[in-house]
Amino acid sequence: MMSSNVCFNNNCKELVEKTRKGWRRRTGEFADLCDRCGSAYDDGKFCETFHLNSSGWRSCESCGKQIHCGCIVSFHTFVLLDAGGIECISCARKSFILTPNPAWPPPSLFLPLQPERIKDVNNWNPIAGSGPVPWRQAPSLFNGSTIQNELQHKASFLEATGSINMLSLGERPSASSSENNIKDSCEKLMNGKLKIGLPGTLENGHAGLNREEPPKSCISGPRQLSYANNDLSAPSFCLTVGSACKNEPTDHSKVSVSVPQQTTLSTPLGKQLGGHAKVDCAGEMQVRNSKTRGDGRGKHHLLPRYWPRISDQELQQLSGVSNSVITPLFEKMLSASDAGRIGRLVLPKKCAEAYFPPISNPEGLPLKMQDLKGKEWLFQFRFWPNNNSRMYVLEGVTPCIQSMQLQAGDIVTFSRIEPEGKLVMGCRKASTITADQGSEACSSGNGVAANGNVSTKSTKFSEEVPANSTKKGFSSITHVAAADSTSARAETKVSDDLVKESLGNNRSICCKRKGSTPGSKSKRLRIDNEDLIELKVTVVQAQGLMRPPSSGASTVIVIEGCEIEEYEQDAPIIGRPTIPQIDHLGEKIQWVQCEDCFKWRKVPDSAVLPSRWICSENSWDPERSVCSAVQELTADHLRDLLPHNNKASKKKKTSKQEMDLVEHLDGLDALANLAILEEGETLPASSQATTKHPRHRPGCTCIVCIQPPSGKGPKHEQSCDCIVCKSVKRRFKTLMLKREKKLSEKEAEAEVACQKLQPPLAGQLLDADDIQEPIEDAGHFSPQHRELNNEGSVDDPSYLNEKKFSASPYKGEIDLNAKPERDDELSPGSDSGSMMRILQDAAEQYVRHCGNGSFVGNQKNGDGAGETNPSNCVIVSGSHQTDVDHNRPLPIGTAASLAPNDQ
DNA sequence: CTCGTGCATGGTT
DNA sequence: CAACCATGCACGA
Repeated sequence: MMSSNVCFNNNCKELVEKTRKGWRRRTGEFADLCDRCGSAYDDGKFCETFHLNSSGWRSCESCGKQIHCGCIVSFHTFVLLDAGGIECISCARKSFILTPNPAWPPPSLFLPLQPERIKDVNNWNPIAGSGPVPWRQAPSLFNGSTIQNELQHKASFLEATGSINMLSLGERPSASSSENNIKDSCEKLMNGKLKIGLPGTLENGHAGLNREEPPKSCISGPRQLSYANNDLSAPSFCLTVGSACKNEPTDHSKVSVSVPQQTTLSTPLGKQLGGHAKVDCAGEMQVRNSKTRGDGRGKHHLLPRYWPRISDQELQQLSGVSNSVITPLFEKMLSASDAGRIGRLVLPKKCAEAYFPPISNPEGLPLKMQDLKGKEWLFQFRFWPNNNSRMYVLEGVTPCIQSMQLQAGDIVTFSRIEPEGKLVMGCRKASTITADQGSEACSSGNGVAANGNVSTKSTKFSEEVPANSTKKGFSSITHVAAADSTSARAETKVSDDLVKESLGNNRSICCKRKGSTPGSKSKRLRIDNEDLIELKVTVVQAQGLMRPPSSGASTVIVIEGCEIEEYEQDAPIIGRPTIPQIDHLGEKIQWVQCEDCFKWRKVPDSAVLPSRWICSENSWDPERSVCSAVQELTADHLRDLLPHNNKASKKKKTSKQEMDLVEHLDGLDALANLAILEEGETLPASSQATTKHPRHRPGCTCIVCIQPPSGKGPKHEQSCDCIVCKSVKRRFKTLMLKREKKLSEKEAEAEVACQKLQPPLAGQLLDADDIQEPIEDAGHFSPQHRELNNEGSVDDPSYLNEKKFSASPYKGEIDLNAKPERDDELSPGSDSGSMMRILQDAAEQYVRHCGNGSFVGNQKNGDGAGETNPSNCVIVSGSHQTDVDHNRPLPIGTAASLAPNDQ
């Protein structure tokens, strides 16, 4: 531009009328050359012609050919070797090292050779699989404009720092150009806390570690130079830990990070995945090659949680292994599945695609990986088709994970050893994350080598999870993440925080992970049995203090088997804990302890007491409205009633309570039994039940898992007002509400289905899958139906069992495989409908007893009833089927509406 | 009956 | 809303 009429070649400056296009400048424009220069450029002899006396000439490591590595013109003609040195593009092709110089702009952008280059890259893909891992993505595929900006940023940056490896190499401003979004990436990196060293990178102008190092060190690892490129989303960066750097001090400073590299989806990857168009964060289009573009995965930024946060110590360790440049690729917190016995480690898709060899066959290919000890492991890197996408997994990792003593929640890191291109797997124990600000944790973690350390830490871990871990070794640490609904989010949040944090300490991440669930995304709360129990107890206790507000309605949600009452309208009243009992007259009462004198007073069951209650408030028994009054309860009696602090006692107490209340099994009974989870006695059972239900883990106390076998467990009388029963009632209300809602929504459809299916249904007892069930169910709630049921089954405990569980091998036992949350997925063989049926029947019966339909109406919404599936709710119970006559006639809509009203 | 495999599901992001 | 991915789970060995 500036010299449209002057040859861009400084050594020429010839005035020309018509210029020829030369290399692409950082501005995006092409250098205008005179004929002579243009020809030289086209012939690939520009540097030989004009830069012979310039610095930057190097020899191809393979053929010895002299290549000018010092200017943009020849940028595309060589490749930086992982081990150092360069190789001319021809040799590089032969050796399949086609990865473009990462640090440099894609040659394609600068030279006419682009096509070739691109071709190479493309070709590389197939090869990549078997060859070196293509982890260094080809230079960015950005278009000129972007590049230019990038370049400029970079250039300036680099120049400022003056220490970046690239610079050291030479003079290639262009190098900077290749990095796109550096800024962006830097930010990310920084955020991601690549404190390690982010070479200071671009953002702050510090070359980070590199700065301190002699330029040559930088040079030692060509790889280092490579940073940049594509989407910076991936915070990978090259650390020069090798010879040059390795001897340096251990802290971050010592590790030289060449540059954060983004891995992105290099061509190969992109291609293979087919995916998304790639526009990197900067919005730059990758122009590199059609394939890449085609695939384009536009958002390829690796999620922050996968950003490698390797400490220098870790790096050192790694470097120690190979004595070379280490490029952290990514890391991943082991999920329960990953650490499980299955031996499959799910790889983040983008990471897999970006750093592992491209694979087109689901079979994948064997991938060698080395641990910090230098031990080699062979995994199968493969993928499964999944939702039009792929799920990448590393199979056969169990031995390795075990050797590293990793468990769910721990982090495995993947790095690459530059010279060899070997993949290295390191690790960090979750338990160390917190404490170790230092790198010890990491080191130990990384260190597989540091088994000792690891074990120590892991020990702690295992202490927490004795049982599980013992057997499974790396079982899914159910305990780890305890109830963290937070953990999952915590993670996310942490990430953000981390991002904000400066790079100081990688460990920060540790904090985040600590106690987090395995799997940053863990959606399911995992909790150890004991913890679960504790938590549950705590919750139960807390709930025991709650009394419904005047508005009454509460929504019960179940979390990990623990029912949590939600009061949406009015805050619940926190009442004083009491001990319910049925007195000799058969009346329900509750015992409450005076806060002043500690004597126990009897109050009506309906009494809602304030958290602080004293004898003077005993308006029900004037005689005992003073502390001086004698306690009615005898010591023995009290002993029996008193809840104990320990779980066992609690169970005892509760069960006793329950037993005291037992009368006969009726509808409420069924409901109550379903909700028995709150009773300690069921806790033990939960484990057992869990074993039958894959979806529930040991310790799961959800209503499904805790359901005791028929005939077992405490029974509740219809009028029982114990906490359990109340919960059940509330749940039932919610259930009804949801059901009603659901029914309404499907009314039309249901009706049609109903008519179609009715005939067959009559003969079927239980078919959870049957579409008609909803209808039936609806009918179930018709007044008549209820009547009928009432007589037929209310008083007959066996009714529920025999009819409702007819499909189950265990009477009264709920199929743990049931998926209450799923409407249409109940499998024919599944007993999933059982619980619903039980609930329904019980509810029905209960309703009859209660004789009021208000509760349904009270439920503001059914969403709160977490565990029950609306649709499932609709499922007709076997009993109903017998009453088909009554039910069937009712249109769903009617039925639905009737249900609530009826009650 | 257990285990491994491959795919499906659905919660999260 | 779609992609991701942790986990479920059917099926075969």
